[in-house]
Amino acid sequence: MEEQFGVRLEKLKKLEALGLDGYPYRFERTADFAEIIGRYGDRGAEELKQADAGVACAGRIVALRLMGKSVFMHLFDGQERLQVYVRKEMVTERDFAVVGLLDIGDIIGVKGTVFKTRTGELTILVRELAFLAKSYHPLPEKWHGLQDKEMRFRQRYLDLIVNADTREIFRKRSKLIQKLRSFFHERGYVEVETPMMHPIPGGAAARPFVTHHNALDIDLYLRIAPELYLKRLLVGGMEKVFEINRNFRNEGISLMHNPEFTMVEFYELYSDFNDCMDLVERLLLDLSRELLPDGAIRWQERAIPVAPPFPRVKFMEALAAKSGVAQEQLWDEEAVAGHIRGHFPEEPAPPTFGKMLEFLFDRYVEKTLVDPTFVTHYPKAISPLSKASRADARETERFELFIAGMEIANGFSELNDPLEQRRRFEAQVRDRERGDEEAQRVDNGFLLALEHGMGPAAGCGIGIDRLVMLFSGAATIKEVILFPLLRPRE
RNA sequence: GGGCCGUUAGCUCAGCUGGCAGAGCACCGCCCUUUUAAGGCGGGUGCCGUUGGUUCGAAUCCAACACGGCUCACCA
Repeated sequence: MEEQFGVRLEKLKKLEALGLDGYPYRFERTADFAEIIGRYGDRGAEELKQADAGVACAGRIVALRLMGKSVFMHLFDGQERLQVYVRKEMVTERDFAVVGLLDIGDIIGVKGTVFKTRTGELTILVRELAFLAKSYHPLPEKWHGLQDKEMRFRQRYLDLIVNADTREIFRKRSKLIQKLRSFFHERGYVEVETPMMHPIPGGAAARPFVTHHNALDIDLYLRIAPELYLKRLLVGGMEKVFEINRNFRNEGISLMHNPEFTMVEFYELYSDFNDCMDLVERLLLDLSRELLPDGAIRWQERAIPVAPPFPRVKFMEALAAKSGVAQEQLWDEEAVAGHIRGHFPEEPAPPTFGKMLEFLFDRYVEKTLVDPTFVTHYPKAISPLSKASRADARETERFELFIAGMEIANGFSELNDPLEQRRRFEAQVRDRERGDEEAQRVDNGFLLALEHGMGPAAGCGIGIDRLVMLFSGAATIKEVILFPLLRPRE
């Protein structure tokens, strides 16, 4: 590696000795490779010869074939590859000397004319060559490419240069977020940004990251959810708001979890969780039409059609059906605790009744929800920010959407009764005292907002990374995050 | 955190029951004016993850450690 660096540094010095700037400031392009291919790719060899079309373009050398007085290269511009051909008699002596000092990985610009080789490949016959930047390191090996997962994530730029699949995932991610934005803008939602650093972490069940502000000398928490701030905005009269941003949860890393992840949360006054589920269905349908060629998610050799309306099944009904435990038994804390002791003796007992139900749901139900399914009416004990169900006060008007065994969305009719909200927070504090580290804390600032009156509203959060996984067929969340968290090296 | 697997050249990997460190690509030198996994001739560039142990002798066997991967458990 140091040897490579030295060899290439020598070449740069030789280039400078030829009077070139090793790091020039700009290069005037007339087209990128996609445009050139689009414009000339279908033309015949003779037609191109007649046209004598001049172009100026630039890219990174990804293949280099020196053949004496004739040199072929493939350049890559971040999207497409294009061949260029340097012929000794067609360029200045200096330009040809420059070619001899090039390495795979270097960035150059060329001016020339478009033609087709004997084998019919669209190629640029170079008249003028501009050296633009040196690469001191070799690119990944050309046969096997870059397979080392760690290097793919740590040096994502190499992954992007070498692997078209990776580029495709992130183009898709960009497009998905763009569509998501326009979906909400079209419906009159206002995009907002709320704090990422919270004095009190809230809005979700999770352990936070802690940081410190020096001037104020206070600890702050990286947000685990924007929810409590977005609802303050509802109080302030912003009737429809959404935010696309990062959340941070101090938890493990897995195929589906990265400590920082992107969510869209959206809230709308005067609607309830049924309206919200309708909206989520509409959103997923629109996104699938834009991003999935056949309207179906590809997951583990399976095609999962995105075809609303999605089935809606109540949490306790689903849990009873999959666990074989009668619904009324599931409401009995002793019976549930006994079931867990009997069936999952190896596992640590969940600290609270709510956590026990969640535990069983994760074991029995979650993985079975492959086709898009709304699970509704979560127990109140694990839904401290949701309005109670109109039908059963033990339950709430909350839903989660599952696809491919993954939780994708979580929404509810927002609890707007400040006195009830305070009681719910206090219940959470008791849970915390019983060992539930993810239980929420009392947020008096939020309660003060609710005390000023918040209209009925529904809100929902959707995990963008997981959505991108589904829409791109990625097997792990690391594949859809440009720089996933890894243990630092050295 | 538990279980399984791995670590040999810049990359991808061979290296058997212990006996001189290997291949392809990359790289370096030379030749080559339509090549494309270009080709031809020549060149091996190495702390065999680390530290101990067994042995006349260890890349190879044993132990511990480090790093990485897969997987299970938890959080969206």
